[in-house]
Amino acid sequence: MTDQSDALYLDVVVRLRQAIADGVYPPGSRLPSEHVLAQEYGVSRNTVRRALEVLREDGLMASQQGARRTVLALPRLQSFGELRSFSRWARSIGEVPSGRVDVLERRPADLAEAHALGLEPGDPVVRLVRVRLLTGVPVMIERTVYPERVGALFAFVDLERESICERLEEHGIVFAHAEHTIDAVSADAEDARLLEIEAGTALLRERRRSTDHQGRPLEWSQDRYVGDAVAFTIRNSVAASPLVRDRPPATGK
Amino acid sequence: MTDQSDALYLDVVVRLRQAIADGVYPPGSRLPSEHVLAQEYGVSRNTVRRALEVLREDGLMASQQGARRTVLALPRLQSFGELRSFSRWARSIGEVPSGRVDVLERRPADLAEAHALGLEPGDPVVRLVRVRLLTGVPVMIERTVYPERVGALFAFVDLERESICERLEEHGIVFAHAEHTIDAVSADAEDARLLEIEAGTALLRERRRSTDHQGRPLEWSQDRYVGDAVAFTIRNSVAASPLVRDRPPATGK
DNA sequence: GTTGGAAACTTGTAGGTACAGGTTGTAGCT
DNA sequence: AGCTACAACCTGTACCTACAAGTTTCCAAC
Repeated sequence: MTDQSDALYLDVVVRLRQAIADGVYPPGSRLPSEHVLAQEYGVSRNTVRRALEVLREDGLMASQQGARRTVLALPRLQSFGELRSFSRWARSIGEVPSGRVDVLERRPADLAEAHALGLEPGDPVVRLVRVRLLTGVPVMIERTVYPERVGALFAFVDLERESICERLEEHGIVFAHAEHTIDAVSADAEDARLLEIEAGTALLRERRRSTDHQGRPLEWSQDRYVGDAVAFTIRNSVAASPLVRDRPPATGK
Repeated sequence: MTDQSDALYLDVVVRLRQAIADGVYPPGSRLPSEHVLAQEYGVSRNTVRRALEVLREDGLMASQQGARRTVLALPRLQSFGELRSFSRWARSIGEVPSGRVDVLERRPADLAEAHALGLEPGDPVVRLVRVRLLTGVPVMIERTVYPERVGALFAFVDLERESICERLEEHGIVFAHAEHTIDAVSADAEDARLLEIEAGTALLRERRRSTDHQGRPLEWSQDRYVGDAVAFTIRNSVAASPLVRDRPPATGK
């Protein structure tokens, strides 16, 4: 009944998340104390704390010194995987993902691209422009630049149907970190053509730099979503706050 | 030279962050091992790990079992405080914040408001519409609904000049958690009038539900930012991912 | 009934130990 | 030179103890 993961605290995470989803600890209620949970699951208080830390990062839990923890929300079943991969996300909401390649070229990096990918200007990069569709309806334009060592592997990927990042993982390329910048722009003529909408429509722009475990850049992407097709959600708290309000960087193309 | 915080690991966080900012450990380099850092700072390995965990949550650090930690990025100096409070954020980037109250009324909650604030329809709420300005230029419309116990305290706040959330903290109301949903919309006629822009311009919409430590709703807000005035930035990783891509909720006004 | 304060409880911090499992570098062999 | 195998090293997990600091509960005094 417990899961197959080797880490004990992940077991506890799964079981607690399930208990919350099952209504054992509804939102607004208070969890039993760490001491009690430790006894209940047969682990040490440290291990329970480690598990609760994960739930707190997910925004399910509030904690306050001296008082028992409060359940804030019901768990959602998404992961970094779904964030990284349009395909994975699409499938998780029951839609059929696909892609239409508009541009795929190998060319020397310009200044901005070189800077974003940690290369020298002129180094070869692979540029890919794809329109992404949910069950046939265009919802996003993806304009991405990859360093050559990544782009070279595209020979093995069916770009119209497969998930790049899922396939690259099989070749040892792991998208481990990402920095996202989100703002709003109006659709220009090309956006309008590709997304089959009117020019001037509000689009959600996500600029993203992804790296591997060592921080080596793997992609630099500028995605534009149709406004009413997607939204991004973040939970945060005083204790841990990854979301930042910024002046818009002057990287805009 | 160390800071005034009582928690030892926060001391280590501050000193490590400073060391990274000073170029002692530049991005891409590897940190000394936990053991070495522990000796260096005169604390236990546990305490160092606690500190490194904070830096990892900030996206400054990558870690991989067996290998030393990699520095990913230079630290930025923002906090949840700056995210919660427009005023605090504005001051942190050297601008002068102000506000122009458009609507301030006490009225019964409608269905959506009651649901968002955990009240019964008809319960009294306080609605506030403000235009927020940076050094005199309108950049945001804030449409917020507060439960009465919070709105009642507005008598003590100068809404045109002061930060609500800073003042409320003095009365024991702490904005501890928030859930943000971000998407793009076009400016309608009222948006255009208040922000002094053309109708149809792309706006960044942030819908936010803030709660206190116990998860009791404190505000429900729908903010609209001028597209080129702000952007939101998030860093995430396989290990910890607070950002979620969503279908847009059907809460839209 | 209300209020004040002490006691019990709960989370946060700091330290320790031990071992598992991954990575890195070295030394020696082919 | 290149490859392999091993040793050293490093992070991740799990357990333990002790105390600090905050909250809740409850009882006694007013």
